[in-house]
Amino acid sequence: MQRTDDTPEARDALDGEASQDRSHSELDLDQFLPYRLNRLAERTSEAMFARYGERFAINVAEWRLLAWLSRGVPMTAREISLRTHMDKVRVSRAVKSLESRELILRRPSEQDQRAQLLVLTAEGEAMLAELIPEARRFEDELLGAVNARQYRDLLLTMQTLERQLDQLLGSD
Amino acid sequence: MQRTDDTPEARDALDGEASQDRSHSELDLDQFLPYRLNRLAERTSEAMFARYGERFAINVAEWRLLAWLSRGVPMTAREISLRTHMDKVRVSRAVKSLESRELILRRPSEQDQRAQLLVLTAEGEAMLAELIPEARRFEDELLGAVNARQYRDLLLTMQTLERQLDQLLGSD
DNA sequence: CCCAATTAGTTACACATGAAACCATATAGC
DNA sequence: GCTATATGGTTTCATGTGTAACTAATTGGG
Repeated sequence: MQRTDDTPEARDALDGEASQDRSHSELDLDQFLPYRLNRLAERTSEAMFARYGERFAINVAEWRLLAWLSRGVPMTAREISLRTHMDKVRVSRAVKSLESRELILRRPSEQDQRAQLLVLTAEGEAMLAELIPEARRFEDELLGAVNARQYRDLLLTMQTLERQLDQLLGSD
Repeated sequence: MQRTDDTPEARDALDGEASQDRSHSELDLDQFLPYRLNRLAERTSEAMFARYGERFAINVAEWRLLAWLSRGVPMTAREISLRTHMDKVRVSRAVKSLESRELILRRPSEQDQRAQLLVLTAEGEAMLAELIPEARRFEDELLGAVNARQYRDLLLTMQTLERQLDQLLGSD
């Protein structure tokens, strides 16, 4: 089941004689990286929020925002948007929701009257103090079947791919 | 910039003296796998559909369905749902949309009057004959910065992670 | 200085998606 | 066989998201 020769180069050769003409109009999704990345990512989020989403009642955008603020550095919505690659609308809505639940608050920026610095409230910090260990626990469980070298290589390759995306998206 | 020692074990030690008490309530999202996976996956889809989404006017669910059908084997919605881990509602809607555009058609199943076998129309096949090479080209560009060994390791690690998710989700 | 072009953030609209309830058919236990 | 339960698929409703248009504040060129 675990084929080891499924490199891009080897892929076309896989099906042997059966698919020589169809190979251009036929695609094995299981070998197609964008699909595999999305399926894995979707399922990972799903598993994580199946556990903690209900208990803490936050969505992915809100979680990301909180996590960035957990570092203790006040940030504007724009900065969050840049660092997470989330659309500014998505960030705006997460801010609104988290503020209404008093997990964060906005302070007007001194330098720019349009911008607002976002910081955690004590409540927000308390919630993160519960949530972050759970998140780490989940990550550890997920990584249970992966050794240190594989993990390092995974992160490195993912970083390489993101840089490549910068290129592809940048040069539109 | 490219740190090599960011394994789960090493991570806590990274920030040195600065964060010894906060480390439990502070999270570096850039080192958090579920976040990294989602960011990479989102950006990959975004890049791909920025190019081809408009031209072919299909969304991710429809693309997955078409790709599965490209193999020439008639499948039911349920089978698509199982193989892609897409919700059956999502599949149902993709079917509806693709059928209305005459890219696929449904044939009643002989064995089960409830089920319908999905197959590509000639039009659907024609579209895939354009779309699939484009998709492959995109994948090749994305993988341009990754060598064969890294690619193989990436797929293997991703497979391992999905198996782990089966475990985690299965044993709820 | 002042006005044009930018920029931080929000709102309105359209679309994608999942949960729950639903319909029609199939199947298992009697 | 007949009924209870399960299953394939659809519809309804609530939520999340991006695009485009918007407001308010900022900046840069004259």
